[in-house]
Amino acid sequence: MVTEDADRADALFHALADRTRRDILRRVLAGEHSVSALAAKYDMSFAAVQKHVAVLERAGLLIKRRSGREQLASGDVAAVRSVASMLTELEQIWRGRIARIDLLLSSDPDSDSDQED
Amino acid sequence: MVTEDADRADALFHALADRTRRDILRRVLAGEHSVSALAAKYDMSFAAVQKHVAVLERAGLLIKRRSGREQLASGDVAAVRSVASMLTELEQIWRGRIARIDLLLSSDPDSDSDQED
DNA sequence: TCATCGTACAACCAATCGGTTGTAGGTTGT
DNA sequence: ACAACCTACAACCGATTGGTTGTACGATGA
Repeated sequence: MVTEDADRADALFHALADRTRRDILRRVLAGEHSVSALAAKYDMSFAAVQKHVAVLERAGLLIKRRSGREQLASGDVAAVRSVASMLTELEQIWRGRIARIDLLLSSDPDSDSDQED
Repeated sequence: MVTEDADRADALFHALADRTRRDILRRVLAGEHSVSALAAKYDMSFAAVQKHVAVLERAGLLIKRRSGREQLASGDVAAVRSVASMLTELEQIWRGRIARIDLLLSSDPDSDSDQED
């Protein structure tokens, strides 16, 4: 369970770690686009864009829907939020550190025995 | 300027796209740790951990401070927040799409001329 | 029916990644 | 002075990445 979470986090951050994929994600969050329509926007082969879309899809950031011979892709905002919540978790860890520091500073400065570990 | 932003986003997401680096980041957000102390926590060579720390540092997620012969690393919560704000921007794009859909649904259904490119 | 479009995927390639070992330099304590 | 410690970095290696071209297949429209 912990590994699957890490796998998912790996996939999400990796999918976001490429500017072309981030740009594709922006477009499909703004509205549905076929893979061809997306490919037309970039100075690279159709296959390259199709692979980027597949990476986003595997990470769960993008969902495809068939419409005739086209695949319409749209962004999944829930996945974006799940990444944001991972960052919030990190920030909470930092807050805990600050809280510990504040506690130390506010405790009796003459005390030399209120620490642990 | 747009390229530098993208470079920075690439570096940030790439730094986060590895579970060992995310774990290191959690530790250094919770408090300062020397590179050796960090390396002792993982089942890999010191050099491997040192490289992970360097990746986090280059991305700006981690700051090092010299103390004697040790390098004390601590996480930079501002960088974490900057990543979170990128995700918020993505969510805003999605909100715009929803707003546009709502607008369409609430406009006169008989109208066939209230769209734009 | 058949040419065309939209898509998926395989095979390949250079570059990068995540790991290793080895070397070297600065700091510390005796 | 010197041994031990902490760190940085180079060189190397197998795996993965981001790109290419080529092929194949289902859906569409004349």
